[in-house]
Amino acid sequence: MTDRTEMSAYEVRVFEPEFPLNLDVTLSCGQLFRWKKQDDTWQGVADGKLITLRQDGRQLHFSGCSEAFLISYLHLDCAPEDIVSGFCCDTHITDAVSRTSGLRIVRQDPWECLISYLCAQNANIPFITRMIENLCHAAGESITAPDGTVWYAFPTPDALSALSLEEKRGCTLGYRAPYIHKTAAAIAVDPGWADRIRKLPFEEARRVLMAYPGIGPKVADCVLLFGFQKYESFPVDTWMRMIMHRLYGVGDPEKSFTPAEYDRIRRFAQERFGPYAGYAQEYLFAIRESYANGKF
DNA sequence: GTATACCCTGACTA
DNA sequence: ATAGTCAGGGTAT
Repeated sequence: MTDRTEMSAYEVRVFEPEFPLNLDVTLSCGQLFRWKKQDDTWQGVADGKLITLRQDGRQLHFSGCSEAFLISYLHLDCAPEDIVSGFCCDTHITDAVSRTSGLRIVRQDPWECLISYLCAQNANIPFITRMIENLCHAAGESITAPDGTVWYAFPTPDALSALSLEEKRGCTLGYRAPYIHKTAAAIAVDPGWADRIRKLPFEEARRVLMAYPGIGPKVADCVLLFGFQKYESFPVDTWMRMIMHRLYGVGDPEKSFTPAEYDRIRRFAQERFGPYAGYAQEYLFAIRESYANGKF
């Protein structure tokens, strides 16, 4: 703490984003697993750094990163009208948007995103959060906050692939451990993997992702949406199955969830909502409980 | 194309 | 209290 730059990195600054933002909804809607809210301040590690965020009306108080990073990370570099006009097409969506306005799809690091959603298969949000915390603790760089609290960065591909399969199992990954083991090993020796995928058109990028062990349609679609900003991606989980059936009569949640059924639902959504179908998905997902309760 | 068993953990019920 | 059931994606057959 004698280093002045270390201290100034945690200095709290303020800026007013050009476009509206709902920070609470954005950080708690289930797209991210590493942000915690204490009192009115969010803390999390992104880009290898400990960052704090607090929203006060239109102002964003922040420390640990640059303003430019936040504008990119929180997708604050484009107007909400431009996004909404790219998927909004009926009263269901208009209603969902008005109930959760200011929701942003965060630009996640592709590597962290891929491993996180590999953890996410067959798990709920608290469980996923635990698995990722365990991985960070086991293989991530430690970061000491000014108050002495120790945080951990998300492990690099090298650090994660250096962790043995047994150590990974110790992170409560369960049967996901071998998937993560193999995929991390493949990526650690292939630094260009993300740039290649980024340049591919949607369906091809999807096929490439699904070739990694443990990555099926749902995980691939999440990584394309949250890690690669392919906003036409429309991940379908059991919630979206229920919602799409209730709102549009597509698919049948009573029947078994076959790959063909998955494709039917996501293709319907991509055609109906268009190039920002993924944003429609997030808005619907954010108020999923109300559809389950029949309140919509 | 589709059905089924299996992987693992946590939450819930009996 | 402990056993049983179920949810939740991906894979192999």
